Amino acid sequence: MNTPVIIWFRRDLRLSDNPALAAAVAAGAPVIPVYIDDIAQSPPMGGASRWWLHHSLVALDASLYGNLILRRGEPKKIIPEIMKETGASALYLNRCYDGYSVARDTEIKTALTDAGKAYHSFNASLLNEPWEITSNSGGPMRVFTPYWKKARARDFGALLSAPKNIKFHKIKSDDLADWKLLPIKPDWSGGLRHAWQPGEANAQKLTKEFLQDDLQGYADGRNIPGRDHTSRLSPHLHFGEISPRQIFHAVDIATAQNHALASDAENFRYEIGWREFSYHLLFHNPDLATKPLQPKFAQFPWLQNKKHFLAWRRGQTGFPIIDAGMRELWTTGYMHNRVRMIVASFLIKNLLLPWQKGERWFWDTLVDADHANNAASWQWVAGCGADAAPYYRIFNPVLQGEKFDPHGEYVRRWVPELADVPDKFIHQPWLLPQPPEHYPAPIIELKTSRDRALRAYKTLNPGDEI
DNA sequence: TAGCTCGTTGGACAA
DNA sequence: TTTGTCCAACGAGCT
Repeated sequence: MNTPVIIWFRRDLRLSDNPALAAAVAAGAPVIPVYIDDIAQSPPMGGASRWWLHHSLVALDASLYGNLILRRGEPKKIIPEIMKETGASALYLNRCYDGYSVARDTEIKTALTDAGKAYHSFNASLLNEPWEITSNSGGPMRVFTPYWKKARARDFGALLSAPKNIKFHKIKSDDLADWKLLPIKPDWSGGLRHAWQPGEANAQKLTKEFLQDDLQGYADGRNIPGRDHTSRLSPHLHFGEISPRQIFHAVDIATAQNHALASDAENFRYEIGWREFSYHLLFHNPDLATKPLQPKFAQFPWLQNKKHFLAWRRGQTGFPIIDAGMRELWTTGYMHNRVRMIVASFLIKNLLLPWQKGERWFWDTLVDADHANNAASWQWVAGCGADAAPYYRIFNPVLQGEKFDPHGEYVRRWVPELADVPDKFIHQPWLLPQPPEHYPAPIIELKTSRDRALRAYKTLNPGDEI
């Protein structure tokens, strides 16, 4: 059998622990590695993600010795075209779990099967398939803790090493530069270049460094945005430059060598667990990014306020921790997790703007923009998601700042106008006798906006007095 | 089955 | 300054 086979890369831009690639190579036929810029992808990839994708594809192509084939268009047309062109007999791929991708892949599977071609799909992105974890009655789960208890107890299996001596079948490829994934006019990617090094090798290196230097003390350190104590693996995980199984194995090795790390390690695994849970929710609720899981939220009295929304996006709200976070996002394509919750709570509860607007902004600006994580997390903060976070849980940006950034390290880094403000006023500079000239006054009053949010949330429960 | 327990990340206020 | 208590929906998940 010498007809080639196609391996279609999507969210699995790596060679190691890649089941579809391993199976394709094991089939013994020449391999055609393909990446398709899917012009019908919905929602389309955001700007920061496109920047990352460009560099990740460069890295993948290099590790394939320049044999990665790039095509742009609709996969349901391109895959059959390549099969016709090359006589390829089979398609290998790793699964995606968002609504658009599931529908697209199902259509392709049916078409190929009807045409007598083979379709082989695998799991490369998750510890568990979203349908493998069910409640005792067999349905999807909607509360994290029992979900993770079940998911965590399963055996994730051994890792696959990167295939060696791959035989390639070479065909014509697009030029990556023609895809224009990188911003040119203006080139806003300087901060991204400074902050990130996409690619499988860098994902491995970052994991190693994190486990060596930052796993100890992670449980507390991860909440301090001024300190570099998070793994920063999220974009690598999103693009599949590393698998959660690889991360789990690496963590297991680190804790076996040093038992003192056990509790920090479990805390870190927990975060991977949230990613798994988000995929579980998205798979069972394809509209997760737009439609509140709790139907009563369709009635919620959201406001419209273009000025507020603009101030939030630009980091000009007058609340230092919010502005620091939004500027970190704009500059680096990333925001510290603790700060993500604070800025989201502020948009939703203090400004009363619809959570979907924040979700879309994050989608566009994050290098780790992930359909499942992003949608599930915004719904969680809004309180319309799967779990029952009490509506009266409203983050106070001043108190959060004082608690998690007591010396304003994080604020000073991202809001230079406040660099010289003493610690005591760093989270409420408006109390200074002479507030900094070039920093805006607060766009909203905290107490009144909090009360307004409580009243708005109470309208969802008609039994309660307002 | 019906009842019980529990829920990632907090804030306001009183003592 | 710190610590404790209240807030108190409601539905998932378990027994």
